[in-house]
Amino acid sequence: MADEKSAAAEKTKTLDFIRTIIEEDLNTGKHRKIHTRFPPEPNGYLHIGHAKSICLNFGVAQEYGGLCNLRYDDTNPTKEEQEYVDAIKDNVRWLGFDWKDREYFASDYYERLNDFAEQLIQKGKAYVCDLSPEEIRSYRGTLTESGRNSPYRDRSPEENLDLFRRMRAGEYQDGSRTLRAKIDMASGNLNMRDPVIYRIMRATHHRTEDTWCIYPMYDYAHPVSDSLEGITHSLCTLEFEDHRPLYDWFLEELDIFRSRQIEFARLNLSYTVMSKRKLLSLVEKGVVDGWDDPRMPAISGLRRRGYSPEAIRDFCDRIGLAKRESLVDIALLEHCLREDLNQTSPRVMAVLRPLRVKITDFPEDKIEWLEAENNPEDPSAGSRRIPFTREIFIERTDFMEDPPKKYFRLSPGSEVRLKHAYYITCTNIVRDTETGEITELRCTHDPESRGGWTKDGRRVKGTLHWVSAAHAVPAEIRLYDHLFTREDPLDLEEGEDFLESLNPDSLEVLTGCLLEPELEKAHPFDRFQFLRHGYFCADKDSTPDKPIFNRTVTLRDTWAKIEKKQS
RNA sequence: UGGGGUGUAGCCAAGCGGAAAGGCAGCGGACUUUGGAUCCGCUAUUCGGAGGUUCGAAUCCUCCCACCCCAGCCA
Repeated sequence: MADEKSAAAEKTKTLDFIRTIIEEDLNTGKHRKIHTRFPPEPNGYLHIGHAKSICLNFGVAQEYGGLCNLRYDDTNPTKEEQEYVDAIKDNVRWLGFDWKDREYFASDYYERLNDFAEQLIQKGKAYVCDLSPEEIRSYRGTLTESGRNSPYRDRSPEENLDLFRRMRAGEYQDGSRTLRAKIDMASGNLNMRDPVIYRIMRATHHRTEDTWCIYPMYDYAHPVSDSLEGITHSLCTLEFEDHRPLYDWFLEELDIFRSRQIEFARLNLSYTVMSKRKLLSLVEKGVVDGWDDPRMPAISGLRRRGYSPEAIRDFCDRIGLAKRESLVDIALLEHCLREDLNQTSPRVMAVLRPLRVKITDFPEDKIEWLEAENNPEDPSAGSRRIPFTREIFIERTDFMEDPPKKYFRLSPGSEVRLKHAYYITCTNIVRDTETGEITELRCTHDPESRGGWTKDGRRVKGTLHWVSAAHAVPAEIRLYDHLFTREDPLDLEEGEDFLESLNPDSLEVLTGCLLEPELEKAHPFDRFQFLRHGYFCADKDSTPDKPIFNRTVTLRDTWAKIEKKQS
């Protein structure tokens, strides 16, 4: 019986293709310990697509008792900045991963990379080429036509070595010469048509400053860096598949530790975009507030929105890993979020669109402190006391003068429960004499229903949240929705720009919202469930004087579904 | 006749010759002091298509189709 059960559990546990390879390598003894790396280029902020890679690389290392390095791929000084390396570090740490002292930079290897380049030259496997960028392009050929050999291809190793050293010494103009690998100009794989491995570029590097005027290319620096660090499995995205033969070529020619590159499909999420360039354009065009705008899929944006690292990690575990291009439904991310937040967020009451209610039969000056549980999912979260008074506010949408079928909130003559408090019945509607707008409700309460139930077992289906008028804390609340209206914003019609499907309602700012007094103590990034609304997070700019909350995600709302069907 | 990949439900994704896991979404229902949570059901006679091999194919072979990536001195 127990065996059957564990066998069944075993059966459901399936490995993705990368873990399958890793287990094989461990089982066959190819590697005794696995070693991975997360290799961001410090030229922008991390987003949830990077989180997939981070969780994979660090996760796999953890699972198999190996190590994962944090390595910055900083081979292009014109694009990289210290600010990004700091932000990346913070994000990875926030996600919950630790690289200990193994923080590396490709730029740490510049000297060694240079030595290896000289080795290639000496072996006759690399040469200095004097072709201009335009000429290189034209010599490269096209997708269907093979390329032509550079006229400088057959220089002697001695001449190449001398030229290369002079490149390093700064004797030549930027862009005037390159060091190229000598491979095969007729290869069907363009990456193998004598790729450039060093270029002359006078730019101040964020770490090495001005000590170099030649910089290695990614295709060369990456495999060598991996090899030097003893990376066993170098995991990257699909677009590098064509580069693998070149990756292998360098390690083979240099005869150094053979890291293995394995490619997987990058993450795409519905209703958003993921490329650094496109996200940057949203920031630059002022469509969003910055990289940490709560609508951005950037790690810092998700954090400000109220996402927990646990939810993001769970999501990364659940999306799977494969080689096919996919577009993951953002509903899965939201599901993971709700699942975590449901367990961990203290419940609290907040009225977003207030409607005044007077309990006419409740004593004028009485303040009754009622017990309220903090989290029904977690008894250890304890309880708090909330004040109940004659005048309270409820949600405007929780009252309807002429309710449709199945509406079990407040309406004239109906009885509802105020969460943690009393049953009330609406007896009167007060209107603005000019506009006819409902300005206030008059209700009576059942003193026997204190706490929210009665001994007679009477069924009261509707439960409303509320806040005491005298104690309410005013706040600004920001409601966020998907950034784009189209599932795949990049699935464009002819001549269309991806910005055309921006969701005009991705942000709604509510002011004059009223919170229960407990919330005055909230610190930036604190997370709560606002009862019946959703999960909210104190904004980074929130202060006790001016509380601001961001809606992380709504609660699932079956009433909204019913309403939709009815209309 | 350029090269490299990928095609299993609305979205992800297992499966590796013995006869379609799981998750999300959706739809029913139970329960409920959040129309939340939880629970319990239902949802691919079929695996891009057509042939073939086999007692038996999503899995092997052949051909075809569709989609993605590559012509930076970016990563």
